[in-house]
Amino acid sequence: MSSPGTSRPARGEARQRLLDAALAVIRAQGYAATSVEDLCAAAGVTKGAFFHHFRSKEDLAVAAAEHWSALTGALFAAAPYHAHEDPLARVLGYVDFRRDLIRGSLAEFTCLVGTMTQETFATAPAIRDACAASITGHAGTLEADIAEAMQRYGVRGAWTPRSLARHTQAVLQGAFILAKATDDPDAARDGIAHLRRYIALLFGQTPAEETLP
Amino acid sequence: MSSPGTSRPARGEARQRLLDAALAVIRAQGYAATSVEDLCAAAGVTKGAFFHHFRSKEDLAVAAAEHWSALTGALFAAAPYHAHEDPLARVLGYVDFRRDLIRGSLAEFTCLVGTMTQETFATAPAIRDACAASITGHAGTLEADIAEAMQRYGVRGAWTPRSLARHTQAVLQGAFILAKATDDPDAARDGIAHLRRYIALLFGQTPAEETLP
DNA sequence: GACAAGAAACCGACCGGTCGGTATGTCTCT
DNA sequence: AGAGACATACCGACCGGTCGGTTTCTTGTC
Repeated sequence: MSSPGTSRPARGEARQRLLDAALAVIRAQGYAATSVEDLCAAAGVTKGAFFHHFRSKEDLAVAAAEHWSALTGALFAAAPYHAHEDPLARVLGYVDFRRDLIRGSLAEFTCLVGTMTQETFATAPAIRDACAASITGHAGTLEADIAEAMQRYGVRGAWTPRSLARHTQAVLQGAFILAKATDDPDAARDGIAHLRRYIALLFGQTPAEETLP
Repeated sequence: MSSPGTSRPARGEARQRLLDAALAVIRAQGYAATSVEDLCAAAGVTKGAFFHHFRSKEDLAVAAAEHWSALTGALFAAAPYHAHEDPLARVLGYVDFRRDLIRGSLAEFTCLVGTMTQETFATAPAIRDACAASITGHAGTLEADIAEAMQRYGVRGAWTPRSLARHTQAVLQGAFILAKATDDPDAARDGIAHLRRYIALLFGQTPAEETLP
């Protein structure tokens, strides 16, 4: 009973709690609309703790983007799609994995760094760069599989593994915006279905759903 | 010399100037980070004028989204791609037109309502709905051409004209986010190139760039 | 293992400035 | 004269950030 859950957190947890709170609150409200006190209240810590661990609100945003990268990096590194022998199956498995991650509320499954990018790209370069590193770094985990699939399937075109990898992230980000605008997670699933179809077509596959009887 | 440009605007212009300023400032800074006084300064009007024409900051955001819809609606209605006889050429012409609109700074060619959606989807339903109407309304202008192209080219699949039309908007929105994150308009062009390739593949075309010698 | 001493973690009152919004007055046009 | 279109002064709430202080952990010494 040394760590009583929602009441006062144990010593040493404040930084972690603030970062976790930042993911949830900023995804729901946006960066600019989230006050330092909002974060403190959500984390159950005081303002003193906040500015002990972070020099400024902007500093926290950068740390939150890095925290996001670490969390999502671990999630995808442990995902089952890596087990496929066929590199194209790994790429399509990634897309399916992203589709299956769409659960719960919009703020729960959408992307922190995509949200923060829109708000800070012109005004807070440090945050923007941290967001860019998160997105491109994650895209980078797809490049090797795409390159290998291109080789195995003898595909070449006016696009590179890097370009396609980054495009997957663009489609996901855009799908999230549509879902937010229409307040409907299915809009995100639709976008991901189109992405999957595109990749299958690029590699000469006919999507299973479209084989006619 | 009754309307001396940057100095005091003529009477009757305040509302229009505020809406135009909102497009520029909110696209650059985001909605929450833009204060009413920022808007007034950019428009060259006083706070009194602002609250004479708009009941609240949120009210202005809704009006700005509608203003955005009207402006972009006129721009696309007058665009040359409608002249093609082939409906697929009209659809691909739309995509090319979007590509050619990428000029100038990021804030100049990216989408107001995509930005505002991210910030307000969970906190300001009125703004979100105005943004959704702008996006889905614009997507709607593509549906008829897509449907006609499907018929002419005998294409059927597990997707509808509406789904593909909305997907084009999602890809564009996502491409803008990538461009903002990497501070590089070419990231947006890359995303649009992938979108064009996807549509071509859906309709059984081999993109010109990929025909091998 | 007792204990002093420093460092790190945390607390919460407080500050100057900014925010969205209001109240009221003035100008202009009909 | 009346109404719409502003302009100006102002308000209370809130914001990011500071600061002096307290508690808790760690470390060195004997």
